[in-house]
Amino acid sequence: MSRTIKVLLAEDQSMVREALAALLGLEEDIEVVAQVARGDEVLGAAREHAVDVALLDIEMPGATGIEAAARLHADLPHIKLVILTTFGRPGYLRSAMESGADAFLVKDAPAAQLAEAIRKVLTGERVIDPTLAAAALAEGANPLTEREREVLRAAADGSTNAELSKTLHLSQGTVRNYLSTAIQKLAVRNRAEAVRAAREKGWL
Amino acid sequence: MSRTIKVLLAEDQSMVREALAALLGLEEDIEVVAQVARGDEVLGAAREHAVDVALLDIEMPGATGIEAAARLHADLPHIKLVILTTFGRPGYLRSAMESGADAFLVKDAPAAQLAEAIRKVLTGERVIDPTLAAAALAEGANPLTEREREVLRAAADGSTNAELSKTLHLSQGTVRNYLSTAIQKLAVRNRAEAVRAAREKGWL
DNA sequence: CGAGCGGCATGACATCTGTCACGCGCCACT
DNA sequence: AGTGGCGCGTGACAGATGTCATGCCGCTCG
Repeated sequence: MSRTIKVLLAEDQSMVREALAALLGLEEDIEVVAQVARGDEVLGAAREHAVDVALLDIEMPGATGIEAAARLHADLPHIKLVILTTFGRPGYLRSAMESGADAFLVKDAPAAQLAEAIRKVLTGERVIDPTLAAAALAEGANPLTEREREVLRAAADGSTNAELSKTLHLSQGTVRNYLSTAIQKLAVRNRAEAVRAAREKGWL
Repeated sequence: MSRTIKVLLAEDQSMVREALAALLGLEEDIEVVAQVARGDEVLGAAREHAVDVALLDIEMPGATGIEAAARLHADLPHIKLVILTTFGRPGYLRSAMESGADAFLVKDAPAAQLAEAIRKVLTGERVIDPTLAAAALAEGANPLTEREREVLRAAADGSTNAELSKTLHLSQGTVRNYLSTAIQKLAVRNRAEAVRAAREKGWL
């Protein structure tokens, strides 16, 4: 079979998106058949275009690439999923895999790996940076409960306890308790460090 | 004159860098003659390669694209400078212009603008997003003193006052005073918000 | 069914943070 | 020579934050 590989490209920064399209355009056997700039446009575009592989950025408006991957995996399971991201956060890798991703690439890997990964996933192979995989396994699963994550996310912009208690409909004491347990689980010493730590791990 | 335009490309994420090179490679009159991944490699590469235009990302290890622009502007003033960045922060635009940049593009602008900007700067034209320019003028200059910026930068990762006082060789009271004035100048209510606000403006 | 966990809450306590008033020295500008 | 901005510091105070003990409810798992 030497049909061309049909790729859907999802990435919010147009310049990067079109540059990636140009890059893939150089490959004889690859054709970019659709481009979208938002996570919530992925599924629709995939339905319209007979796509073999979806190349998804994580950080996108509308829905993250990981959420988009989960939906594609559920609705159009024959499409192979390649996650492409700026941040090699172990937690991202973990959740990408749980969402059915076939490959996980970071943007500072050599460009040649992109086309290579696209070809490999079509043969059923999985493509993951071994260093990242090791990191993801080493750090273990996300220890934070759903509520703790929620509070951390809400606290990320510098809101005070009083504001958090209003937006989350909790008492101030409860907010402080959640933050306190999160701080302990992450082995840091205040909410700001907790937010940073959780972000870096991809646990936010 | 129909010599090809020789471009130096500085961007730390290889996949993006090579994709941009592919994109520019599609243009008949443009040739990417050098690629670097760090800000501190820009000057050396520019010296070796007879470059017409330097295309510089801001966020890079070694030195920011803005610092690299300043050095190029001082040492090789005939080279035109195009800043390309993810973040359309008004403060970035301002300091880019002060460093001698000829064009300022954000990565979510259409890809076509890139080649266009490269051609325009060579005719002596300046290329700036009008919306961004307006924002930069509207917000005024950075109100923070050098020390306030220093303390904010150091506080950005969630360090406590005690830690800040050690790393900055100041008393705890002084650290708090600087943070307090920064918080007031930025019209926010705590250090975390101050860090966010300063980042968003490009004042960090 | 009992144990344990997660969600939610309270109250008390120690510490951290942000503000304010004030002082000193240095430098630049008028 | 005086004024004002900035760097740096102190001390005092109010309010925010983090910790701990403790309790209740509902769910799940052995």
